[in-house]
Amino acid sequence: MAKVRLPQGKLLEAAGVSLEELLLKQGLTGEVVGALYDGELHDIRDPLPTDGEVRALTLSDPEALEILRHTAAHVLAQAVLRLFPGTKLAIGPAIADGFYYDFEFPESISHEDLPEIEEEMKRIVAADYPVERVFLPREEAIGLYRERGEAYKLELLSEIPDERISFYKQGEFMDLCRGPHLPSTGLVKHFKLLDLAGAYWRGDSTRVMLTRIYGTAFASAEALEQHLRWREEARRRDHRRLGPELDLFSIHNDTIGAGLVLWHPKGARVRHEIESFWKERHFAAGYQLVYTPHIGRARLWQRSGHLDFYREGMYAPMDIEGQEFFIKPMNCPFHIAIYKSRTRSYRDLPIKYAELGTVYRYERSGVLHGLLRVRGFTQDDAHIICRPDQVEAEIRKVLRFALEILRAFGFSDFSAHLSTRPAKYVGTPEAWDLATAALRRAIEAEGLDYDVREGEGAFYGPKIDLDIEDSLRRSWQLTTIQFDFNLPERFDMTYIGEDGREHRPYMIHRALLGSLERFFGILIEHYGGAFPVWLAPVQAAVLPITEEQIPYAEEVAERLRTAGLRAEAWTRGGKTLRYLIREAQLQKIPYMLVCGAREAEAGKAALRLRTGEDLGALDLEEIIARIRDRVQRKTPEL
RNA sequence: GCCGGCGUAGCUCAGCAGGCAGAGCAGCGGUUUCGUAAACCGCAGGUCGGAGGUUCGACUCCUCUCGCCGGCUCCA
Repeated sequence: MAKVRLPQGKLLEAAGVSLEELLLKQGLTGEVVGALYDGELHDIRDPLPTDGEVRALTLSDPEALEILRHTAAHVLAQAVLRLFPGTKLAIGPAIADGFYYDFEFPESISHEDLPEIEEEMKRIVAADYPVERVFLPREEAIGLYRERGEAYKLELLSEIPDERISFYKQGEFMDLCRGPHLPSTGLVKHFKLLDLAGAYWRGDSTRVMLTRIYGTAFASAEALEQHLRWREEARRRDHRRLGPELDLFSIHNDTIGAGLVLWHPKGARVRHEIESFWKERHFAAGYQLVYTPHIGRARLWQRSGHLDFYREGMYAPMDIEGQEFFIKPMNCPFHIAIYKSRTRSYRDLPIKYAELGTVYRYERSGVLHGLLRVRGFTQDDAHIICRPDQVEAEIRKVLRFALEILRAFGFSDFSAHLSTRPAKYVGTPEAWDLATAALRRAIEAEGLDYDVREGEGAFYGPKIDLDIEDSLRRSWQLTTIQFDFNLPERFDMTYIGEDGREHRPYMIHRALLGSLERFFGILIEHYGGAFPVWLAPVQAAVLPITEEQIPYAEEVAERLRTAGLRAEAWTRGGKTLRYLIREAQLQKIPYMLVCGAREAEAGKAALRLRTGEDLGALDLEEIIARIRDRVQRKTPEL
């Protein structure tokens, strides 16, 4: 007997029926849209399990969103078939925050067609068609799709082993589908079509390009509104918009090259602060800073294996006095060369080389995206070289270190992924096991949520990836901690052990921020361009009310700069205070020091915060102490 | 790379039935000397992304090309 928990908490016992039948028998209808058991979503028309606990879901359960969106995708497909007869259907799943359906249209459509499709969808919702589940024998299903010329559906069918094929039907529309679905189309009340994009059939660039329509659906109008507001906020915070607006960076495809970033003075100042903090923390954590060249001979990349395994990510060689050189896609071979420059003792380990190393990798033009996907970038790279008995402690340290650094930048929600040994790998299973266990224990010691990606590790070693969640609740993968059993072999890295013999060290690659370019892009969006005081390129703007106060404003700015703060006196003259304040607000400068005749007289400044708060006239020492305090604590407070 | 959309002044955008290319902001010059998110007047600024075609005439229509944006992982 299965125990069925209803939305109001009531428990029912059931056997041999579906949830739908059970509810009908009880005279309970309408509200329940799906079931959750064995950790999976199920259709209310599915037979219930023979035992265990079943949760009946209503639209107000977050788990039911996936069902709602899947049905919304069907409504979309139904509307499209009505408006564009002859359209072929591909797939239409629910995704992270919405749904899509891939179509092959007889003629291409554009954004302008979306409202019309949306209108038709509304009619389908208003008609409130019951959604029925139908099973067809395999042959009949194939016959049906042959007749309609639905090549994509036929291909999908050919991969389904079952003899009874599951279909869902609503009104005149019927689609091959595993489900689950809502009981009727009338429940899809709050949806919106969002985007139109090309998408390869099955994500394979050698196959045809279909037209994908994206949409989203929610259980309530408020939730839909909220989601649309978030999209709008994300658009407003787009680093590609804020970058030029705040004069942080620029990218010039036509003159300089795609995916190559120019850091303007203000962006460079933010980067400098990030780098200074990074270096200081790394020294404190026992890392040694190194610098290595941008190019190296072909034989180096031959030995490292990059030319065999990574060539498509590398730029063409250059000829220097008859020898081939490659621009570096990674820093590791250079760090290894430093390690190998002398004989290492077990007493020397662990050795941790850190470098803000600029690398260049080929990315297809279409995937380049602002600072987030570029061709030239600076990794915050380090290699930890240690003995087997140090692995555990070093992994713990590096994970804890990563979290400490990320927290300083205002990130507090983390999740981890542990990727384990794939089918093809180098190194011994024992080494993999030791490394994987160390990674797992480190994650658990930090109390992080994590999932295990079985077999997803690189061929050369297992790894931990850390995702952070930003202020718009989007997640980004930043930190990666990877074992490497390949390069120490290839370069024959050794140390002399207590026994006087050569041993192979363990090597761990790690990047905490990933790349400075990408991290900067994420930071810009996370803060919406309003950096915390310690990172703000300009911390204080000193604003004279009339030209009379220009000398005083300059003096005030100078005082702040002498105190180690980043202050500018805005002394161009002829501008009203209102104008200057608006400028400073748009530049998202944390502090505005207003200097009028009264302040100049008293040796003070009126402090206005970026939040709009006016703190009135304060002594300069008080202002300096306040700003320094915020810088020192790296707090977002002003 | 591929599909769809978009390229007009440094930025944001208007314009077109095919008939002299426009506005605001920014810049420059001047006037104003101002108390918490845009003072006022003036000046300058353009191969309408590029090339070709149709036409008496193209920013406008057609073809090609370059660039940008959305997407190409989510699996009936």
